[in-house]
Amino acid sequence: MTKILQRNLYREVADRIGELIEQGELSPGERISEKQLCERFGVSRTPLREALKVLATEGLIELLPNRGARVVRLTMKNVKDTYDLMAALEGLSGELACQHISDAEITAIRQLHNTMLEHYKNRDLMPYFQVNRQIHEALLAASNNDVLQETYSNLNQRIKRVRYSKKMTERYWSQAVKDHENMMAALEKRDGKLLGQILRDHLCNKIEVATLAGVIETEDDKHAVNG
Amino acid sequence: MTKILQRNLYREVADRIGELIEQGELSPGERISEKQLCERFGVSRTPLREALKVLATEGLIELLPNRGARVVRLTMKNVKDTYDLMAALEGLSGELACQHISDAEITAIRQLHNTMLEHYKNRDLMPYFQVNRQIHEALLAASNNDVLQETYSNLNQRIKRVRYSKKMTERYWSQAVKDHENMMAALEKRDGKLLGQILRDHLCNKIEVATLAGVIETEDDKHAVNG
DNA sequence: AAAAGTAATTATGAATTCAATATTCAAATG
DNA sequence: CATTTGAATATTGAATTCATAATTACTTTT
Repeated sequence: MTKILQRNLYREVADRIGELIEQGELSPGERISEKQLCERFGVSRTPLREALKVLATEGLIELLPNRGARVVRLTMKNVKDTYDLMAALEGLSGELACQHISDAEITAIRQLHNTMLEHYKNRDLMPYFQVNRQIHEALLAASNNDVLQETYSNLNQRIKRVRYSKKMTERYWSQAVKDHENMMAALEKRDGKLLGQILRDHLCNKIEVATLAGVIETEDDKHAVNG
Repeated sequence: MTKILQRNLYREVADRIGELIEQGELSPGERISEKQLCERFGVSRTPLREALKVLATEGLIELLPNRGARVVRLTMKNVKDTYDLMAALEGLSGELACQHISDAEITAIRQLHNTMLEHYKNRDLMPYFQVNRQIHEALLAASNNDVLQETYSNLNQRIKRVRYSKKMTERYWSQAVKDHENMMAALEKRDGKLLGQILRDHLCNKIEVATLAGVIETEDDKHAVNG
């Protein structure tokens, strides 16, 4: 029995606006015009405003009473806080995954891991990131904790637009790969405590934060408005 | 019943509905009548429906397209998943707190801790819970991570209505107190790794889950509806 | 010309209206 | 008598309308 997927207009609109934010078509700090988006999507203000309220709850935009909505301006601290949190969540996912994961699932992750190593050898950064992400997602899935997955997904949404930066120093990269070697070993031993520890400390997060400095908008940007 | 006539009407309404859920006036699985709530709060359907969408995003209710809203039915698994996640978040809060916390803040927490011990000695369960909660909140505040605090708060909202159960076996309780002794020691040494570990493993969570069996609605409740 | 005050315009907040979908309940069928 | 069908009713989804607050443009004053 396949679940009937709900098609709420407001959900559709919220997703579309989320894409616009992710792709940078709506800039941080930029005021969101209701009328403009209504015309763009061909919907009335009611579902659009509902979408804005949902997006505000999800942390992508902020609503100022009687003064409209704007895209949340990500600060370095905000992004760092989010990464710290996501690292903790990944740690939990590793711990739980070891309790539930099947041999077949481990084999699948091992294969992803090997593929990732290939990309590392060839210094194919984007494919590397791609597979890397798949590994972390596989662990999350294996954690068998829906609330965890949902929470992680929401946090990821918030920072998507600044994630996966193109830069990566050789030193950090090799350390990240070493981390992954240790992760695989812990996973294959089903040592949850250890895997959790590795994932929480996984340098990947700090790397990304470190390379983000140039991507994050600073306070004195053109759209800056004090709240 | 005071009428609502404030700005950010939808937020006000969402909070009020949240209270109704927490207090059990709206039962899990019960269908939420828009008209009824509109009359109760003295608002039109527009802000009420916005509130429902926000509450759905926050995970307190669920929306079925064209079939209205209903209070989320908490399952044992769902609650356990949430507790696991909150334990991980508390672990992170402990780790971060050790990096930022001032001597004065530690002293304040030490005092809360001593008060809690008094309540334990006197077997005053509710005051114990109260102070216990304050300690965990103080650590969260000291973590200096807004995203963490917000996320924790949201998860807590979801399970508030089944938390803080009245039962607590002596054995579990004494273990929880021991955990807290170790926590204080780690905190005063500012040993983040250790404090984090203790908080993640803090028996309190498992205790609560264990005592919840009677509180959680089961599948065959009167309001049960298949999805 | 700059500042301040005021009218005009625009955008937002909320109620109402209209349309689409689900639910109810009685009649019909086997 | 149980089940199904379909009209009547109720509820939800979305657009429109009305009200209110904010912004802009335009005077007026110094």
